[in-house]
Amino acid sequence: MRCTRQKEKILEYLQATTVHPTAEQVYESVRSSLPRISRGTVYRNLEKLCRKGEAIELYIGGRVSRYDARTGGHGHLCCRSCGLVADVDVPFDHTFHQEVVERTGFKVNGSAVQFNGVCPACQKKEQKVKKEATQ
Amino acid sequence: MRCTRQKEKILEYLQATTVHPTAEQVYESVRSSLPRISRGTVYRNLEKLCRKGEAIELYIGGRVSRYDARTGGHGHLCCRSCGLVADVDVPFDHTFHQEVVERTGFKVNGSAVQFNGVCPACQKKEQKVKKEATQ
DNA sequence: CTACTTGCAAACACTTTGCGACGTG
DNA sequence: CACGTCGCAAAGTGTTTGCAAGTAG
Repeated sequence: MRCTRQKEKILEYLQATTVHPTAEQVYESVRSSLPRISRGTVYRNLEKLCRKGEAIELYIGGRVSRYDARTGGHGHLCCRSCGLVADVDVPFDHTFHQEVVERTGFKVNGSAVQFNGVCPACQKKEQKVKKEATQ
Repeated sequence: MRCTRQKEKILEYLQATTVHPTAEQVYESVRSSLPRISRGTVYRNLEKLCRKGEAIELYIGGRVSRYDARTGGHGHLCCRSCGLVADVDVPFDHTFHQEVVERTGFKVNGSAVQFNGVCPACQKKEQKVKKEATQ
């Protein structure tokens, strides 16, 4: 894999942030130092970084993928209302990977524990319009 | 929630299948008994069923959401190459929800353990073009 | 030098939404 | 018979891709 300025900046940003950015957020952020970078380049490089294991793609909370350079064993709490993603420690043994590999033949690159729910702030908002939740 | 023919058929299909269908697959399938149903209706009803807890939306393997009427505690293995989703039993204690609720204030609707990897069939295919994986 | 990578713009794929008609409770 | 739901089509949103020009090794 060739080392370009674009790729460096993207990884640098991913490693520095804790917000589980979307591709769009990565694009906006990297653009401050590389104004002419394009979305295509961001998407292409994110994919390459994930294939190399330098980042992971999180499929949480719907349409948008999020990226994280910390591949350690923590779970993600996702608010289905505002899209907020918070980290949470979970008592999940990630060495369980090996057992899954033996049982299924899959090559396992990573695992993730995800909680879908509603964050405290959005719970308050929903109480005001709770009619919708029971319709 | 009003009970319409469309909604009934969608839930019926979800409960009968084990393939974690995408919205498109639900649409194609329900269309055999309700030929004039539209995608909009499928999407709207899937959302309502999820809000009522009669189905869950799985965010696995990328762009497309998948749906499952079995909300029990099992994990999902997803092939990043062909999109196959397989079930796998996991030693994850789902009563851990309560602890998360207390610690974070989130209202937790469900949790899921996901494994991202490559299925046996795609591993064979990739060996033939493995140059790409190391570029 | 050569082949991978970039920026751009157009194409794609999936999902959501506005509207008038329909049908359930 | 009122109001939620439907079918349709158009619009949105996020992502991928073809191409010519640029650049790392």
